[in-house]
Parts: sequence; structure tokens; C-alpha cells
Amino acid sequence: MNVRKGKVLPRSFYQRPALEVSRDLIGKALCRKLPGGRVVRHLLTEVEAYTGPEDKACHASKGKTPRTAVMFEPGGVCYVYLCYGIHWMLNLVTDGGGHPAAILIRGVGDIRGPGRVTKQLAIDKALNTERIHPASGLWVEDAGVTVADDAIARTPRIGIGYAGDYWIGQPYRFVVTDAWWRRYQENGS
DNA sequence: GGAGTGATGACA
DNA sequence: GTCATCACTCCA
Repeated sequence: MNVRKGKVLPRSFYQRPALEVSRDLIGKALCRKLPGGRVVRHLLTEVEAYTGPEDKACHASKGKTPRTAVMFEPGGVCYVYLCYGIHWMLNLVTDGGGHPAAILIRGVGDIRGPGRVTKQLAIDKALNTERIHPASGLWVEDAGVTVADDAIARTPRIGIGYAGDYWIGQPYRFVVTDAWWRRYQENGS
């Protein structure tokens, strides 16, 4: 799936509440310069917001630790960690400094599943704490694609059964509808 | 349905 | 130091 080259999002884009940034990320282009030098662009189609220390599903709810320290930085950097000993998870840190929050990238283009995204884009801990910027090899562009509210489904987040009923129930997962994705593939490619 | 895999954080 | 846990994927 080809995505047109667009304008790199400024750091200020990320320095807002995670829920706002999540909504705005849908339809933007996640860009990655692969180790061989080739640049790939995929539309962001599925993300989850982890909104802050009060959010029991957010790693930062346990306080500042060596792993979660990067989430306390001002928005616009990457938080990458290993899950189940196998899969790297890519998150984008949001909000201003001191309020830890991040957005998990669950799906881009036709790549579904956060572990698959990082595998296909060659993302691992080397990108942790790096800026979301072409200089780091990972960035986001405005692809000129508009996704209307009614083309975005909001559901509870996946795999956070430990977080308690309230946080499990929050509709913090944003995903484009199948109908929108099919139409985009037919018209936009 | 169940295994694989290893960093992480809690606790001693 | 030990231990349980885990924002997943794949194969049966």
C-alpha cells in the first residue's frame, strides 16, 4: 500500500492529551526508514491511548521506573518495550512533561497486531527514547487523508484484564472501520 | 486451547 | 537473589 509523502508532524502535535492525539493519529502516516535505507509509509489504522498515572492500564500508573521514565518526558518520543519475551511494542509518548502518557500502535495499513507492526518495521529497543522525527528513522506525516468520526470505532483496550473494571471499560481504542479501510484501498491506492 | 520467551517490578 | 506477571503471536 503506497502512501503519499506528506508533511512531518511537529512535536507540538504530541504534546496534548493522549486521547486527542489518538483520534488525530488515525489516518496519519507512520513512516520508517528501514535498515537497508528504504522508507516505508503506512496509514495508522488502530491505536490505544494510555492516558496517565491514574490510568491503571498505563505502565506509568506504578510510578516512575527505569522502564517507564521515558513516558514522563514531553510528548514526541518513542516508548518501546518487550512483551512476553518476544514482541516489541511501539508507543508514542504524549502530553507535556511530567504527565506520563503514551499511545500504543496496534495496527498500520494492513498490518494488524502491535507485535507484527514492530516486526515488519524493524522496530526494537534501539528506538526507545528516540524522538519521533526523520532523524531517528521513525516519524509520522500528515498523509492528506481524512477519516470522519463515523469511520472510527472506539472500543475497550485489548489485553488489560489486570486494570480493574473501570479502566477496562474505557473506550480508549481507536480503529478505522472495515468499510472505511476497504474504500480507502479501492480509491486511495 | 496452549506454548514460547525474557525483561520488569515486587519482595526478601 | 527469587518469583509472578505480561498492552502478543503462532500453531494445533
